[in-house]
Amino acid sequence: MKELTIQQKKVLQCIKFYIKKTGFPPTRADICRELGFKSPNAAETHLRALEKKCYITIENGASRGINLTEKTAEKSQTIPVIGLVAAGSPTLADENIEKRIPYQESLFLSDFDYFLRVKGLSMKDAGIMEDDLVAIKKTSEVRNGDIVVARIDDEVTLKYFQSSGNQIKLIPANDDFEEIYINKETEGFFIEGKSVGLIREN
Amino acid sequence: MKELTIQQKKVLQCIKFYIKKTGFPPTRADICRELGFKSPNAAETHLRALEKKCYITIENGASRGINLTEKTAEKSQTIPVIGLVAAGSPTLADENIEKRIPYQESLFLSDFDYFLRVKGLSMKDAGIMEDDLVAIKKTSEVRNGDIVVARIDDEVTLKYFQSSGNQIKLIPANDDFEEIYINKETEGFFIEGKSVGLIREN
DNA sequence: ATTTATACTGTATATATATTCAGTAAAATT
DNA sequence: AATTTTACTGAATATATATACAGTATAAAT
Repeated sequence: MKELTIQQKKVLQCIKFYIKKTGFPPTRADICRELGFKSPNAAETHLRALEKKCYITIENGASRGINLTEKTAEKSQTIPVIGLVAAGSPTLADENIEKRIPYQESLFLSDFDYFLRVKGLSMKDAGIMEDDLVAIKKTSEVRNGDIVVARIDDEVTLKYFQSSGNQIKLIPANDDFEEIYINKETEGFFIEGKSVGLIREN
Repeated sequence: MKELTIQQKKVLQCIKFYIKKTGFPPTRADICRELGFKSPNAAETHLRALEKKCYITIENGASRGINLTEKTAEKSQTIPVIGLVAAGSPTLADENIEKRIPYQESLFLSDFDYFLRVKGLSMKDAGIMEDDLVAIKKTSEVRNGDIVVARIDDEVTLKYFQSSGNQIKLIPANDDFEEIYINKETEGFFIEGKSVGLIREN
């Protein structure tokens, strides 16, 4: 899929926003109004560019005949699934994304940024099993009892969070695993986010 | 929400179908073509009736200015959540529906019919906790090892399924609970469906 | 060095589209 | 029994809209 220019991205965003707001696509004039163009032909040429690059299709002759292509509609409504590898931080870089899952608001009570694919059984007693997808909200503001994604250097784990003063305890939900004690200020220690939900695909 | 007539339902379905197919709403003429009307006024009056009954909104003057109202768009893309009450079968009747959850295909590997809100911890060791939502596919074709929704008279439970001959074992995933033995032919015994996924809202 | 793509303004226009008006007729409601 | 709602046909029309044409100018690709 060919890359878009900055202006083309703006136009595409404008179309998505307009559809979300009104339920139907914009006219050339609507796009001009939203983006400050003074000629409908400005919108027209951008639309034809987006069509050529396969981000939209245009039904000729039809009013508001703009249709977001599958790929376009998909990317704006999907959440990446990232593998929880023992070593290495879960980043949203393309090479870490296992797949994408359709998403709507209100799937969980809080919004979230990505799914983490769970490896191992260290949180078994919290009902988190191997291969479950844990919905993670990126934040460092966590409370005692939260299930958090913690990173120590290159090691990433999912554990219960418990802090008192500068001392932090990372507690597994499985007797076969050990608690981890660490100082808040330790170099290379980060709280990446916290769990706000879970999906099991069976 | 006021009830629709048969014709009005047809028109609403036609609008939904058209949007799904093309990405934008139909014109009056489009609706006539789809439903065989010979006058655009037939579509117009139906649209105004749908608007009056709050199934759609119409932006006056705009072409294709039809917008499905929240309730309308919602119902066609949501899955009911049903409470797993100890007594009583989980039916899809309105009074049993706790709420509705947005849905897309491919959320799980298999399609499913409703969510069951789990009460109790009888499936704890399978990672199914209190208040989890288990995605249920309505079927009586289940295999050994499947997690099934079984009904014995008015009692509904979620258990592992194990059969040999006419003998069926319903096995909890928690040592504090007892296995249930039952004969396939027992009056009042049914397999309502099986689990194909799980959502935890935290 | 030449062509192509990007990024617009400005004008014009055929037609796609919403919408009104005039009817007819049956069914449902009051 | 009278009124409203439903369910259309058929014709007319103002306007909303896509789209072509004529320019200008800069950046990128061949």
